[in-house]
Amino acid sequence: MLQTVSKVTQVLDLFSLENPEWSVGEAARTLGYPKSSVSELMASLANRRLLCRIGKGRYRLGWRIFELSQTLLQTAEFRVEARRVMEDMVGQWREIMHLAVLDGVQAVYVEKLQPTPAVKILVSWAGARLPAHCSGVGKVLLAYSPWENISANLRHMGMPKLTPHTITDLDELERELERIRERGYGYDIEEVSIGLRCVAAPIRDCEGNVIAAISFSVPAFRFKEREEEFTEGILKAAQRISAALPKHARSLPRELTTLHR
Amino acid sequence: MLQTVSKVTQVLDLFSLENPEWSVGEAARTLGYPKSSVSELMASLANRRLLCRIGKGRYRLGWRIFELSQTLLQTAEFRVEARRVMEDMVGQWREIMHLAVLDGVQAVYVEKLQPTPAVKILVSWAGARLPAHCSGVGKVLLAYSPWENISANLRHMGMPKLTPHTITDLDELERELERIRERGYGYDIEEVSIGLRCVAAPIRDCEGNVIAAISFSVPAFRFKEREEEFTEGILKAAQRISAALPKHARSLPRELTTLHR
DNA sequence: TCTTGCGTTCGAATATGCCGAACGCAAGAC
DNA sequence: GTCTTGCGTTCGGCATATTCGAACGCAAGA
Repeated sequence: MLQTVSKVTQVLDLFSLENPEWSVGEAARTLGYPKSSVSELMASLANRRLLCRIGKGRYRLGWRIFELSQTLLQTAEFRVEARRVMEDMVGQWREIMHLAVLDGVQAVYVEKLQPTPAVKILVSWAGARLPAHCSGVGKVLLAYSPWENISANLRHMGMPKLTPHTITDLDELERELERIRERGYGYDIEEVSIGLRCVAAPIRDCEGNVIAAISFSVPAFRFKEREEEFTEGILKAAQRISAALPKHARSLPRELTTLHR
Repeated sequence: MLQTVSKVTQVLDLFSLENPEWSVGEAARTLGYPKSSVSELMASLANRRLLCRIGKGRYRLGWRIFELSQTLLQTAEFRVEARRVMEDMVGQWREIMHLAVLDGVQAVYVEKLQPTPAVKILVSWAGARLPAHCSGVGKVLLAYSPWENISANLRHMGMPKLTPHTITDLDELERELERIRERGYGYDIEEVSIGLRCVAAPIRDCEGNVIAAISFSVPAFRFKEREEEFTEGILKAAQRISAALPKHARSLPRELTTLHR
């Protein structure tokens, strides 16, 4: 593990929705490095446009980040088709939909579509992260990943309890994932947020590997009324997406080793 | 300039739409570094999820890139309002619209909206780059930037001639930018692509600084017929966006120094 | 089975990033 | 106006993390 790479990511990770701007001093204090080092580091990153300098010693994320992410998205073939179908669906069903991929034990939300008059938001923007063990898409993604890896990672990272319904026991999770594999889809019964239920289904590439998952997120009362319809709907959508994938479509397989440090 | 940061960006920059996957060997040969060094570098980046390992020594861009870019986008306040207005406009006018910001002398396309039955594509995806001196949004952005910087950079980078109408003379460009400032908007008369015209207008923050630009891209024949309408339309849209910006809305000012190496 | 080509591991040489101190600058106190 | 304070940047010697050639292990193909 190269130390500088580690420091680069530590700096990049500082920037968030709450703190989109950082000065050299703040960053140095937060990270616990001497400010001279941080100054050089940030200046270098800005020179390469990974950061953007706004006034003396103040920085934001730079546009090169955005470009890189677009390259990433454009080369994730499954996303294009998924989006087309999901747009259809949202227009018709008027419910929020998400598309997510698995990265470690975190579900990365790649798309978030909602009917035009915004209702309520679960994950407020595509690109957010949620522990995979509690959400619908997350559990579906976990269900089709090697259990040894998952369990090792979860043991290491812990399983935060977001609501009373969140699964926090490894054995129980294993059984839940087994159920998901049997049925071919998964529920989230207010495990992320009270009053919000969800049904999720896997998207498969041409070889049958699960590469992503989509979901409906619906207020609990409405979900109960029309559970079967939502389930059928999401399954059909996932199948349409899977079937429409180009022959050579490949997932962007996730690294399964554990993180250093 | 920290060397490792430079190497990190060199590696990240390898990944493109044409070559979304790289092996250690290919990367090492392309960059001219020993493969052992590149191997360690890429392994480190993958460990921090800036890259994603797909099989022995093969890598893609990692999802952390995507997350970082979402943070960037969400904290660029002008984008949210711009998108709302642009969606309106596209629905009504049924023409392609772009939103771009300036990064150095390149226009980075942050949004691209098109009416539902896709017509023709100029910039195929948000996040693309085009030399600023030839496109409508590009010229508008240049018009409101310090000329000393622009001209120095353009001299250094050159001014590619995309069509016979592309401006490739510095003095002529300076006069064109002057015209744009006088009028308050700019045209692209088939300077990027023959048969495609464009009218662009600047978006200003509360202090009057130009922070972005939007444009209509329209087939030449249709543009000629309704030039004035398009111009008025885009101006009004730009003003609506500017006016709707939150009080504290700030651009993400671009670094104006030249790049090392 | 042998060969070839790949990615990874290893260890010693050294160039590189690190950090404390000094500097320059600007804002605010007195 | 001057002094003080706090900031970011610059500098240079030191120590250590990075580098790179060589050796290794592995898998695919001859």
